[in-house]
Amino acid sequence: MSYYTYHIFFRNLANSLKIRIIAELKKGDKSVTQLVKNIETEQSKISHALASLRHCNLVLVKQKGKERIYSLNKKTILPILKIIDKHEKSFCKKCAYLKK
Amino acid sequence: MSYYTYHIFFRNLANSLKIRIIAELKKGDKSVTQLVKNIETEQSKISHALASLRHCNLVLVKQKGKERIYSLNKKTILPILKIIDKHEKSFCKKCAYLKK
DNA sequence: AAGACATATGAATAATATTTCATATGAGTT
DNA sequence: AACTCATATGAAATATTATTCATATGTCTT
Repeated sequence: MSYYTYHIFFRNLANSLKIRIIAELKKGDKSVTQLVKNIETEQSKISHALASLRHCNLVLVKQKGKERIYSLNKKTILPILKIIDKHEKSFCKKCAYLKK
Repeated sequence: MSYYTYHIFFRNLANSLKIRIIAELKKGDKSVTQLVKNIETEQSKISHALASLRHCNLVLVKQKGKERIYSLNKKTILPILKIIDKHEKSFCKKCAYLKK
């Protein structure tokens, strides 16, 4: 992949709601309604966030009756989060990006 | 680190100029002037971009005469880029985020 | 096929990030 | 100390992204 497209990937994750969704899906597959309840956020926000995560194949979806069950593509995101954790411990004891 | 702060890290990288800078620094340490020449971008844009990369400790800087030599914190960023490459190959044969 | 529930989508608005440009700072040179 | 080169910074203007809200779509139930 060209260097000039990585930022599109990062852009998709540069959003606290999507990170919360990822955290929820890490625990287990969930329907949109379950995500709405657990995250206590408006349904359309969740749906918009899921749409972009889906477009990058960071989440997968399957229909189950009226519901859509979302699952996390763990192979990509979990290793990245681990590297960030490590980065934080090594380099960001009092890092600016943790302040907000 | 709490889930709610990862997005700050991603936000810092969700920018094509920063990705270009990372690509340049991957090849070797460079001064701001060298980055300006190679990337063919205005100096203040480069400096603003470097400032936020610095704040997250994704780049390091040392003074050398009048110049400031930037280097990449390779431990964090390179493994992440590799995972994204792998993701692309596995999941994004015709992925939307590569289109732009 | 009409109604109810679950989810997605579009478009206007609001929020946030980037660009631009003028200027400040700081180190070396004369 | 004045000048020059290298880089950083601030603030206004601009561009991009997220939120909101109304509504559309799709599946199941009756």
